[in-house]
Amino acid sequence: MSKIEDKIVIQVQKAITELFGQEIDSSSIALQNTRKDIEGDFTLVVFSFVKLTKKSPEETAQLIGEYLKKHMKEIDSFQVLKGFLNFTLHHQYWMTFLQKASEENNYGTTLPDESEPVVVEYSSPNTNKPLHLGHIRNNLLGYSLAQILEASGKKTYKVNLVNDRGIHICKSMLAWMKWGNGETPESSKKKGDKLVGDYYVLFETALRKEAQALKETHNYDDENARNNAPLMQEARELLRKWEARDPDVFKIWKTMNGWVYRGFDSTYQRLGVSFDKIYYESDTYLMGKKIVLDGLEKSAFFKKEDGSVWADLTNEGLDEKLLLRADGTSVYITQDIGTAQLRFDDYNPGKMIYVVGNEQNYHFEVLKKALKKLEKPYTDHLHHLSYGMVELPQGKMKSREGTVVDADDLMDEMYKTARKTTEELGKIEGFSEEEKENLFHIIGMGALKYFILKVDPKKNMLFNPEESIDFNGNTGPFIQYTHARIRSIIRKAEEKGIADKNFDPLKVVINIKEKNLIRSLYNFPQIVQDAAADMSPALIANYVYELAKEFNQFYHDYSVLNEPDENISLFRLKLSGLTSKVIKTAMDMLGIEVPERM
RNA sequence: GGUUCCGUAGCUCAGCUGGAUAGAGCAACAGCCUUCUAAGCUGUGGGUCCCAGGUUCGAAUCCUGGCGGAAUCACCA
Repeated sequence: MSKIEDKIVIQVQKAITELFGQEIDSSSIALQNTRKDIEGDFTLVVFSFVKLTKKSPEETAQLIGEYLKKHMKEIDSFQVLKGFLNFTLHHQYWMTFLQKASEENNYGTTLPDESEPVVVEYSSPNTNKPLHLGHIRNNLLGYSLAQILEASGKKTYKVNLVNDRGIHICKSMLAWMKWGNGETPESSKKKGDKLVGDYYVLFETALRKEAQALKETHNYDDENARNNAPLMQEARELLRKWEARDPDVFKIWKTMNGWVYRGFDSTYQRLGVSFDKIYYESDTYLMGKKIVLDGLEKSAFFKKEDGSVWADLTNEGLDEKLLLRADGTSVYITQDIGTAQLRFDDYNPGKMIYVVGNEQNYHFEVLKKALKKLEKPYTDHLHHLSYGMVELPQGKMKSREGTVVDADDLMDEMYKTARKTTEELGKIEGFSEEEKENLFHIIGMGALKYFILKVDPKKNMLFNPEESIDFNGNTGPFIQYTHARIRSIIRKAEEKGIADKNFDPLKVVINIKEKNLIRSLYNFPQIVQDAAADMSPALIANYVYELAKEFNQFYHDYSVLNEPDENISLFRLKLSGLTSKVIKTAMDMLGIEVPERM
């Protein structure tokens, strides 16, 4: 469906040429939706043309308005107000739009184009800590972004990069070896990621104690004390053994990581996120090493006296960056260089998006510049979706102060709140236990997901665990409820056998609420494109809220099935049906399910 | 200190590729269920859009400089 806005813009261009003898670039034509409190569908801002037309804004607007009305059959009328030119399209135009959009399978979305796929990396957990609220934002953003990109017409692959190697992993392993007595998730009835996380905490606690003692006996500073503590030495030894593929160490590493993955899987499943491929740093860092050494050979990088390898980025306004340690072992960025290459080889993507917190902005700058030094063809394909931190009322989450909001706990809370609220409202008679549980899950997760996704990704956001997430107003359940309401109407229409009957547009007199709804529905495809371009699920969230609000206003003022005029009733049914479809499609892009009843 | 991001109603957030009188939700107060689901709808109050300059016919939006907050500047990840 070609957009009417594009047609108007072309006609405005012609009008200016014919009426005023001036050429104008289409990009300088500001055509926007007319404000709701003013009559009209589209508004042309004419102020910028006044220099060319040498006439007053009002006169210019009047002339262009007359020209367009004459040359475009879709335009019914226009009015000039304070130098703004407001067009109203023909009734028939909107009726046709409603009918056509209703027939589409997935109105608003575009079938994915395989030619230049997009790879979205998100989640990227460490295997020594359970997932918390910060990871939830990451996972929801990543999953939603991938859905949006796919809906906007890009084949999209979701990938995860698991940080499963390094000194931190050795810490939990060491603690478990020393004090675990062979404890397993089965023996302790703990989730695997929680169990391993507990040993990490145990290690850190013991290390702090040792370091404190050293500070007193040897007068070390904090850093020296930590580095010289026997536990730290042992952890390093373990890392050396791991890198040397010591069979015993490797076996424990595999076992413990296996526990963590099973724990993560259950959290991911509950969150409703998934991946097309999982990369492991324990694999990708080898590729990274190789590329860095190749770069060294080609003089893209340089070696210092101690044998360490560096990238000199001082000409790019950055600093020197270590890529390989003197002993040949790799650092964080080494594996990212390798991962980028592997990903490029796997998918040949037009875009590689990294959903990673803004605390790593500098890292991604360095990564891009380093890849540029290597003259990698995919350098410019990298995009960092840098999102803000989730803060608590007391500030950042700190594991030491026990203020970390655990992902599983939070989902439990949401479920309980959803159950309590739903049971109090008492609308679920006739639901089976299974249906009830599913509904509580859908509503609880809907509230949580919407709460997080409605905020602009790049901004820090505040989460107050004391004031539990609302179910009224600008929330997920409000939108879910609107969907359920519409579905209820449609079920009744199906019982009456009128659900698919068409209406006669000529006999429909449209009211303002209906008009607002149609206009909002019309905007949907553009919103999807904007959200994809801006990498912002918040645009979808805010759009679908507006749409739901508009429907509720319409629903309050007018009846669909009890409307005596059958033709108007059928029209409203179509309008409601399309609204429910758009709500479902949009919510799907946010990873939020919508219930048939609630 | 350098760099990047943020600063809009009591609180949480929209609006930011410049356009008409700056919007929602929550909280407060006042209404609306014999009619398709009241998790809804309607109304009232609530603002130096951090400050100061600049660009422009027009600035919450763009530029410069302050102020305030966050992140980062590792041989951690």
